[in-house]
Parts: sequence; structure tokens; C-alpha cells
Amino acid sequence: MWLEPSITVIDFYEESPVAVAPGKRPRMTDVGKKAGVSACTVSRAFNAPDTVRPEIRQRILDAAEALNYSLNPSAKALRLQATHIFGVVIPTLDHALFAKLVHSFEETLSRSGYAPVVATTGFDNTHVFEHIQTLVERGAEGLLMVGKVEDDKVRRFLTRTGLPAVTTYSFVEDRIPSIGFDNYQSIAQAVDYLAALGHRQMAMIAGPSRGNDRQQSRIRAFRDAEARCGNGRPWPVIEHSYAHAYTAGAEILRDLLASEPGITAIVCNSDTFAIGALLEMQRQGVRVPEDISIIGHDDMELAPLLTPSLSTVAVPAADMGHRCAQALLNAKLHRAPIVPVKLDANLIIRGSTGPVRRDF
Amino acid sequence: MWLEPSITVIDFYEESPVAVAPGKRPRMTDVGKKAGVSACTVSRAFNAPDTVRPEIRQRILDAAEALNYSLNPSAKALRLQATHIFGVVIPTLDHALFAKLVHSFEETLSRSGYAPVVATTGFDNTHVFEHIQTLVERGAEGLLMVGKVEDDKVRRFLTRTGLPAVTTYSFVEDRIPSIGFDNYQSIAQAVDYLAALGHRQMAMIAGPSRGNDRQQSRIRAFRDAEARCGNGRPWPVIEHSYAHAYTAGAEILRDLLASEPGITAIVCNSDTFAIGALLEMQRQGVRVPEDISIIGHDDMELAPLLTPSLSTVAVPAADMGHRCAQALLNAKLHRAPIVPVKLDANLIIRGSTGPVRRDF
DNA sequence: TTGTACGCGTTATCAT
DNA sequence: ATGATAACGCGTACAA
Repeated sequence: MWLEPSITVIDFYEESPVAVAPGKRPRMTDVGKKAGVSACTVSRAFNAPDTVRPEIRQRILDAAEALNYSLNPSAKALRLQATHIFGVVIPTLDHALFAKLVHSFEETLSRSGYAPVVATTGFDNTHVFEHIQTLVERGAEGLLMVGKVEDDKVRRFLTRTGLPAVTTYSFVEDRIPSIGFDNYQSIAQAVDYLAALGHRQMAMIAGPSRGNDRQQSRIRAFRDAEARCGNGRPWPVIEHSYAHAYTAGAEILRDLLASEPGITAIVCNSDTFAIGALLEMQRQGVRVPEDISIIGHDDMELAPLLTPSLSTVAVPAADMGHRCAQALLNAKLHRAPIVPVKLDANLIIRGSTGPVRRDF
Repeated sequence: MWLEPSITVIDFYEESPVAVAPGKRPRMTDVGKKAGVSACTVSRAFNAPDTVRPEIRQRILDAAEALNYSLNPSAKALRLQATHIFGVVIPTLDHALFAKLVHSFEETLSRSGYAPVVATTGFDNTHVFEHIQTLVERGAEGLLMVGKVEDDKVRRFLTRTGLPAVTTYSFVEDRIPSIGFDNYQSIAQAVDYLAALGHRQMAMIAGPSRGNDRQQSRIRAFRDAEARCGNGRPWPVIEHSYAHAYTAGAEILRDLLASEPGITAIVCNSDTFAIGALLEMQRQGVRVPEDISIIGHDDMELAPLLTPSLSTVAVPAADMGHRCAQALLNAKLHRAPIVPVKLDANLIIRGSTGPVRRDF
């Protein structure tokens, strides 16, 4: 009988006469030995069950069970040159929109036997290289990233390796294909609508703009509108992290009310900010939209349920996740090129926006 | 000079005299060849840069760059017997609490160079085996799961393979260690508090209970209270998926108001249900808590910001994520056993709960 | 239907 | 400081 140079672990595999080195996982050879076949038959028993005689297959399965055998994924991946993993680089999961994006991404991947590995990076895209490297070292065969890639190391890395990659959330003309929407346009719609209602002094509550093309585009849209429609008084833009965004929305609104009494409309780059602000206005007795109009962004589930219901810009979060997954899968499975897609983000007018009040 | 039996791809690696088979990624050997060293020196240049002469190291790095070389993760994982991946089996990412859990899990993992692969399964734990298998095939060295594992195939698989595993969200006495809180207790607190305020007929809005020990425990706590404090009229328990939970909360409340006018308190197994219901009550002119008390679960960020602020049970979501990650890391890195931890879930009394109204 | 032999790309050991 | 060699565990031509 064949024996490893090491000791047989009798207390663990007591029923088995097969020796497995202590602390080592059994291999196909071990299973084969126990079942009285070769390793390659074991392989077949798992991967092409039909090609092995039923009784032998059962013997192999039993042997595997007895030895606590399980396939070594790394060896398999090496042999097949496929890990079936895609990487996701996301600012945070602790925000409904991004969570929904990853959720739908995962859904679509899993239907094809793929799974996402995720890295959260915060919102600044100028230092994401290490995160991406980690994902690739973990076997990512493709990459989903949020927003325009600003890190030159990342761009070089992607062209160098030819790794399939998509960016999402913002639509960008770029060598790296993107499946997203026009962030300038999404805010431009909102501000133009408010301007049409007569608003001449607004404020914006924005996410962190450093290394974040989505926020930069939106702020640009806001500034352009200020130049076109402003009454001369500066329109404040307050940036805040998306962490504790509801609370931040409430606090920022309080400050705004105190320091900028002339403001008649507030544009929020996330419904979370807007909802926090709206609730704070109700607490302070500010009437919405009679005294102040407020508009959000994202069209979260809560938006239509509030009183007044929240005007906002609907963002196709789930759609982006599905499409990105499908694009990556097609790239990997059928060598299809990833074609950029510009999706719609539509203004949804509800009850929180109205004509500017007379005395302005 | 060494040559593969295949054609040299001159148009692509024009500047290089090294032949790489077409369509194949270069290996360390190729890089070494180009840099005039052996493969193992290339390996050292990447993994232990100090042990190779600087000028040679540079030559190697240049060669790698020129050849578009990047390390093969599967080969590395096979050699090192380590993928640095843990699997996460989660009902959904499209719910703030679970997203936060995964977020904090990822944060802690990434600090140690690990990354999560995620699978979403829905709430029924009786059919998660395939998902888990997929994760393990993708290289998961350990597993985080939500709630008690009901699937026998999974239990056998875990004991068979000895894969480190934790369950979270519910604390369960089980062979699989859990880091969570007592779901019976969390609702018991809430209901006892309402009973002490004089409420004798309540309703519960619950998540899906099939294969879901958290919901089952909570419903049991509710039923036990009904038996102790009820007024004889049955206490309805309405189950609903967590998808579109805000909207569902609003709709269910509407039905309840119409069909069960005697109810004076509503217990929700998620703040999302509670917030939806609360907003609906405001819309209908039902006073909270004067006419009806409502209590949520989870203590989401919005709870204290509403008017009235929402009484709820605080759940340590981020804490669970961090602790589970740390436990898995310790198990893998230091062979430390995973010790079960029962965390607190505390009742937070705010403005949405009050004494039952007199006429009952 | 089953077995033999080899290679996937990396790193550790040992020798130089 | 660097190189030769072997081994990680699997899948697959090819042979039997």
C-alpha cells in the first residue's frame, strides 16, 4: 500500500486506510487511491459524471466524503485559466444607491456563475490603484468602477493588462467604456426647472467633489445656472461626505436658514440630504414648497412617500448594475467589446418644488 | 535564443526579441528571459525587492512593463495555498442594514489584505447550498452567513471541509459559532414596553419568516406577549418581503387601519416598514403616538429625524460586520477558534410610542 | 470506460 | 545575489 512519508492521522480519518499528511488537505490522488481509481477518474466523476461508470462514481463520491475532500479552487482556476470573479470598486456600500448598484451587479453575475469581489474606496478616485491591485491579485478577471478613473497608474494598468473594465454612474467619453448617465444634465434639468419657477437664489448640498467627477459635473451645472439666472448674490455649495447624510442634510439646512435667508430653493445631490433637510424644515415650521423649494437626486424609495413628496432626479441604479455585469460577461465569454451606454436620468416633479414666493 | 514553437507576435511586442505565444499571457519566464535573469529572480523582484540588485530589479520591472506582464493570481494562490478571500452569504444588499453589515465586514477584511466575495440569496436559509458552493469554488477561505443555517447540506459541508464560518445577525447556540443578538429578546423588549403603556391589541409587520430564524424568533416573542397581555382579539402578523419595504409599510398600515380599528400599537421588524407606516399615518391624519403608537427595529439613521422621532431597537450592524471579519481573520491567520458573541440590541424610546388612548 | 503523462505559473529550497 | 529544481492540485490529450 502506498504511504506518504508522514504519519497516518488515524484519529481523524479512522475509517480510512488512506494516509493523508497531517494538516494537509486531501487531493484527487488520495480520493482515487481510496476508491481504487486514478486521480483523473475522480476529476471526471466531478466534472463529467456521465463519462464514468455509476458504481465507480458512487465509490468516488463516498471516498471523497469520507476523506472530507473538496476541490482546490486555485488549482482548478490555474488549470482552467478562469476564476469566475469580477472586481467591484465602489465608494461605499453604506448608501442605498451604491448598495443597489452592487446588488443588481451581483444578481446578473451569479446567473452566469460569476461572483463579485468588492473593495470600498471612498469617493476620491485619485488613489484607487492599490484597491484595484488587490482585487486583481484576488483573481478579478474584470472590473467595475464608479466614476471616471482619474488615477494614471490605474489607466496604465488597465491598458497594460487589457483587463476588461467598465465605469458606471457617470457617462464619460473615455478610453475606458462607461455605462452611466450625464451628471451635468441631471442637475441642469433640476436647476432649470427651478429657475423657470422663478427661483433666483439657490443653494446646493453636494457630496465630496475631490477626485469625484459626478459631483464636479453637478456643481458645474449648478454654477452655470447661477451665471445665467442668478440674482447676483452668490449661490452657496456645501460639500459633505455621504456618511450620515440624513443628519448632515438637516444640519446644513439649519445653517443655511440662519446664514442665507434669501435662498428660495435647495438642490441636493442625494435624496438622503434632501430628506434630512425636508424633515428639518418641517420641524422648524418652514413651509415646503411655499417658503422654500427642495429637490433631491436619485429617486430613492422614500421620495414619493414623504409629505410633501420629494421632487428628484431618477437614477437608473439597478439598470446600471445589470448592464455593467452583462457587458463584462459578454466581454469575457464572447469577447464582445464593451459598448458605452448613456442612460437617462429623468427629472421627477413632485410636491416639494413650487413657484418662488411673491416677496422675492 | 529560446523560441516557443509558436509564432513571435512582432506587431504587438515589436521592441522585444522575446517570443510569447499569441493570445497567451506572458509568464515570469518570459519576463526573465527579456531581462536576462531567471524566473525566480523575477519572482523575488516582485515579492522581496530588497533581495535583488537595484539595477537588475529595474531591468526586470521594465521588461515586465514592456511585455504587459502581470502576475497570475491563481498560480500564486495555488503555490501559497491562500486566496485571501472570504465569502459572504447575505439575503440582500438592497437593505440598509445588510449593506452596512457587509460594508463594515469589507473594511476590516481589507485592512488585512483580504476581500469579500458576495452572494445574495434572499431570506430563506433552506436553499443556500449552491450559493455557498459557488463561493468556495471561487476560493473563499471562510464564510460569513446571516442567520441560523437550516440547510443540512450546508452543515455537513462545513463540518466536512472544516471551513471557518460564522453566522451573524441572530445569536444562536449552535455548532456554527454566531456573533449576533437575541432576536426574541429584541422584540420582547419592545412589546413589553408597549404593554406597560397599556396597549392590549397590537399588530406586527414582519419580514419573510420562511427559513428565517430572526423573523421566527421575533414573531414568537410577539405571540408570547399576545398570550400574556392580549385582550382576546387576535394580534395580526403581516409578513412582507423587504423589497420596497417603505411602500409596503404604508400599504399594510392602510389595510390595518381599515380592517382592525382596535389596534393601538404597531410593531415593525424593520424601521423601513415603520417609517413607511408612520408617513402614511401622517397623511391620513392619524396622530402618533396619541392615536396609535409605532415602534421600529434597527435604529436606522432616519429614525431620530422624523417627527415624531421613531422609537426602535438599535441593532449593532457595523459592530457585527467588524467582529465577524476579525473572527474569521483570527481563525485563518492565528488558528484562533471563533468564539460566539452575544451582542446587545437596545430599546430606544423616542416620540412615536406613548400610553394607550383612554377610550380603549 | 479508464489510466498515463504533462503543463498551467508561481514560489520555496537548496545550491552556487 | 542569483539559478536550478521541484511541487502546489487540477484537467486533458492521448494511449490503452
